Amino acid sequence: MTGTDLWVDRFPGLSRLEAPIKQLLVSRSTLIDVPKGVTLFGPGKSPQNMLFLLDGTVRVQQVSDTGHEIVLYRIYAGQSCVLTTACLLAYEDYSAEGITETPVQAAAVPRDLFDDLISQSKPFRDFVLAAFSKRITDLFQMIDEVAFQRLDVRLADKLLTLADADDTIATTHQMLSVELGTAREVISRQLQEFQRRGWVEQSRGSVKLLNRNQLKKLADHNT
Amino acid sequence: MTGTDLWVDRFPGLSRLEAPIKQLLVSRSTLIDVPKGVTLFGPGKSPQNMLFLLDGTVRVQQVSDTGHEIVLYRIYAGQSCVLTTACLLAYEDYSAEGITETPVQAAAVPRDLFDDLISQSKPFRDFVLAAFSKRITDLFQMIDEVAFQRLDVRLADKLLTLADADDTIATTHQMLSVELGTAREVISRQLQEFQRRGWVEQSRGSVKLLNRNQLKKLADHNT
DNA sequence: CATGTTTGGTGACAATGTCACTTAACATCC
DNA sequence: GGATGTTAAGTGACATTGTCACCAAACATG
Repeated sequence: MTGTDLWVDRFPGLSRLEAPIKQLLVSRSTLIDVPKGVTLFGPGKSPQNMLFLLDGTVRVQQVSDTGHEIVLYRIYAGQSCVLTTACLLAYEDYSAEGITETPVQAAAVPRDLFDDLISQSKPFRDFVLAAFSKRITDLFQMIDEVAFQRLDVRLADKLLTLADADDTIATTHQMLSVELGTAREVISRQLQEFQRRGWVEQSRGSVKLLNRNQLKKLADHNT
Repeated sequence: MTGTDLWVDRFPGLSRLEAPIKQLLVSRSTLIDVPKGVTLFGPGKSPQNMLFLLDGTVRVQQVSDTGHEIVLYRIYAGQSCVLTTACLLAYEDYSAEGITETPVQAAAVPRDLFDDLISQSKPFRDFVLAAFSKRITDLFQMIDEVAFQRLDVRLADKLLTLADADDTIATTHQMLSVELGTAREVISRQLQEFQRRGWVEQSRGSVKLLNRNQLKKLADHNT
């Protein structure tokens, strides 16, 4: 990577970084490539570095002691992972785990560099605090949905979010139930109802959206 | 407040602050007193300062667009409010509101002082980031409970948390339902069941715990 | 093709949420 | 005191969601 192609420039949130800080960040951080399906961090597996995601997505999910699972959020390219930041500083042990959903490229920022950057650069501080802030707001929103939103509404919303350009989702009912923190049978029943209405078409391991408009109407109903 | 009685010394998390930083924090922040029941911040009411709670408690709750409410967490003496921090930096607009549950004394730290402190003092940075971290962990835990924990277990746990030294809670079924993000009728039914078992005694506007052990057994069952 | 595994379907039932009320307790005013 | 209004709590019917114990279909592998 040359001086004219800095990875930091792919981060909208880091655009305001002072030039020397950018250089520092790029020169002292390490680029890593991680295959799909790798657990980046989790209970008993603290990350050694703060991660900036350059490419791919990371799914963060919680495994309950009851055996249930729920997806908390995803980290996309251009975002940093606040959990790695927090773990890095050894503040807490998390019950959540981060798993690569695609092959991932990331910049690993070691702890001492993080300390330097945050003390020297106000834009960097703002970036980090904004990331924490955003996470907390999103979690508020999620609590609201889990507690008060009807499941058909949440499922319609999730289907729209997960669908690709072909309106297709490669997933199982089991995986969808983890997305929403519910049971597989519940997803099966809801999808059957959606299918009965002609909104989706199911086949083993995939769901195809046939009527985005109706799904969107339902998803927006109480948003 | 004199130099030998600094409010910062009441904050365990700020004990490592360098002496000059402590002085700076104390001299440039303002002590404020707020009566009980005041909305410190909320939708359309951004706080002007970062708050350090010296005395009292603040309840942070979310009002859903469906009209439902749920208590997200409380801020106790010795803690800072990460939401005021976030609001202060104007990162986000929150749907949550913070309400004083008792008369509250707090130290208000203006934005420019916050900037100075966080750039100059590593212990201060650690304090702020630890506060954000802790919040996120707690919210993870809360999502887990709302999504997967049985209501009787959650109610038993909440009753134990809210009870004073006399095992009494001055609250209504309505208020308890907001604590857990459920409906009043559901609380009424559960409390009736607890009463039938001889675990609690109800009267208008208050609940008295008669058998902490049994409640604790239920609350711990799946924790 | 035989076999085992993964995925999805089903019915019965329990737990929780919603709605439309009723009843009881308390506060206030005369 | 008693009449009145307000808040708190109780109730039954029903809808939604979660749980359990299965079964059946689709797929993978030898």
